[in-house]
Amino acid sequence: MNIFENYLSKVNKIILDNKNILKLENLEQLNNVNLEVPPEHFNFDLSSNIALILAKTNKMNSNNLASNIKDLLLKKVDHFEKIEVAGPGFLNIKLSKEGLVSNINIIFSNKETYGSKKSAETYNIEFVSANPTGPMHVGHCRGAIFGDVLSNLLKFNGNKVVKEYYINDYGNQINSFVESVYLRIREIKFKEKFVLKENLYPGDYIKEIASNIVKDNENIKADNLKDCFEELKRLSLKGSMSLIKDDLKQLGIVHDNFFSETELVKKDLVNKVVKQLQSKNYVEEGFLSPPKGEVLKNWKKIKRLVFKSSEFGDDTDRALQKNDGSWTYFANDIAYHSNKIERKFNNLINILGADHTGYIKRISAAVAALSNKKVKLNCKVCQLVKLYKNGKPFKMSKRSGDFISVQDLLNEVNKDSIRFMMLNRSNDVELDFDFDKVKEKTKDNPVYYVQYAYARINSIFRILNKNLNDKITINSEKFLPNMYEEKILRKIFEWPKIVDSAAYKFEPHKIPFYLYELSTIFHSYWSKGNEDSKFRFIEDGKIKRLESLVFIYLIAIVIKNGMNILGVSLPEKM
RNA sequence: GCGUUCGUAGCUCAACUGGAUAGAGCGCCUGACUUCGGAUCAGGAGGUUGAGGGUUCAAAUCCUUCCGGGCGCACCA
Repeated sequence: MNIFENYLSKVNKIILDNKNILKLENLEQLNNVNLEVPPEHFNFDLSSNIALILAKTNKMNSNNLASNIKDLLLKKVDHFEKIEVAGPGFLNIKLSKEGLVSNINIIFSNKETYGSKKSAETYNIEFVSANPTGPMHVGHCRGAIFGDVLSNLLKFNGNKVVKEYYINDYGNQINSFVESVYLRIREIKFKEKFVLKENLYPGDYIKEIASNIVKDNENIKADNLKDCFEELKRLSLKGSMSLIKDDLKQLGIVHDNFFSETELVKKDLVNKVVKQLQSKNYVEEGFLSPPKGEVLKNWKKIKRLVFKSSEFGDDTDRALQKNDGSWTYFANDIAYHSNKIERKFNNLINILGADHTGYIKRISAAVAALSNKKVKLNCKVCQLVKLYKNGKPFKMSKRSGDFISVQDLLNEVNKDSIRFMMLNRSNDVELDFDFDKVKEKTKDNPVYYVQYAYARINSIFRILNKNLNDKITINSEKFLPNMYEEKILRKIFEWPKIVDSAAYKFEPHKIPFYLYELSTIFHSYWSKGNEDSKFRFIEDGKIKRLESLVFIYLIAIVIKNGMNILGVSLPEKM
């Protein structure tokens, strides 16, 4: 339900039915015609390029065609009250009072679903997937929030979405992590001094994990790492994952499913998927050539199993086995994605950090090979968050333990601000995050601007002893919006279009931008009342024009729907 | 070198899968508070959309060649 789509289909039908009158022979391009929001200064509700598109394919003068279409539409569409031909042949359309009222009533009857679409796709969104070797740092935040909000957005449109976290609990980094915990446990139990070596993790949280393990498992043996490794790995991972889950929870993020890489290996899924690909001839034994542009000292030419990802658009084929014959991270990841496909998701989405851009082609190739190109993997990359401290760039290193954690951030700024701020930028642009600025000048955060608009609306309802669930009826004879209200309506009508395009392009940042603009219109209207009493909503504790309530009610509905998608709270009082 | 991504006002960014006079915020300048909650509003200055070429009624957007920044380029994860 989107007024642009509704009217567009009506217009298209009228054009088809009257093509002889309009002398149109070629209507192939009719689906490229659009109905949009006209630039503000024109003061119209809808705008179409229909004459420009059709004039081209029919070799006609676009202005003449535009004026013929204008006459036709005025006759045939009840809700079109006024149409003007502008520029090279745009049609600007104004809706009648009845048109406006009927569209408003549709919004009131939908309320919390206003703006949504009825799609029914299945999505698997993998995001965060931070290494389970410690708590989350600020850099993880962006992808985490992006993934969460994208999920909300797709759910809002009626899709089935599973939010998934891939636990990379296998491989060398985990071994180092477990060893670090092991040594910290020995430090506690045997007063053995912890000596930091190259591969070990230094952070204090390792001590915490170790002491928790000792506390909960009095009989834990730490005599030699080999004997207790599996047990210790299990406990250490439990410790680090609970740190991560807690961070996520405080950011308002809850995953539906945690998928363990170790389980994948244990269940022998990698062997199975490699055999499957071998049977399709996408995997063979072979030699890889050394990477270009860089001389590698350790390079060995060894025969190994190779995935022919270059057949699916990758730059080169990729190794599935290490020198020692064990599976690569990539091989495991293929098995993981094969599992996702087996779980019957039509759409796979991976949210990645910028440092994994180079990985996209090979994993997409794998998904294409596994699904015979039927399942699409969409990888969205979140660019770096550049941290500033005291106005200077602040470098982080997880290894040295020198990083700003999500906890540090949450101690200073609330969840709502973090979420809004991380989204208030397109994901493929770097984001400046000035830690001190955010701490000090909280008021400058746009999230307050939107929340404040909502709080103001609530204050009006409070004064009038009404609430946002009350039914409001419109008297369409008396319905006469002023210029602020016209602006509000147009913006409100745009909402479904914003949701649609944000969901279609996987660009949730459009939502905060839109909400900010909507709030601007409201604040502007509100302030006009201070200047000119004609524009005040309330006089002597009573509403002046009942219909003015309609517009702020509409704004409240849309802000609420939008903030719900963003996962940002909306206080009624601030 | 290859891949990928970005380049828009002084700064940070928008611009609805090619649309009309390219829009916001911050900063700067001028104004509005015994306030339907000023955490706000009104107005002003600020642009050859990195550069050149091409495609067409129409280009910030598509193609191409340069220039410049980020990220990646292991059998790591």
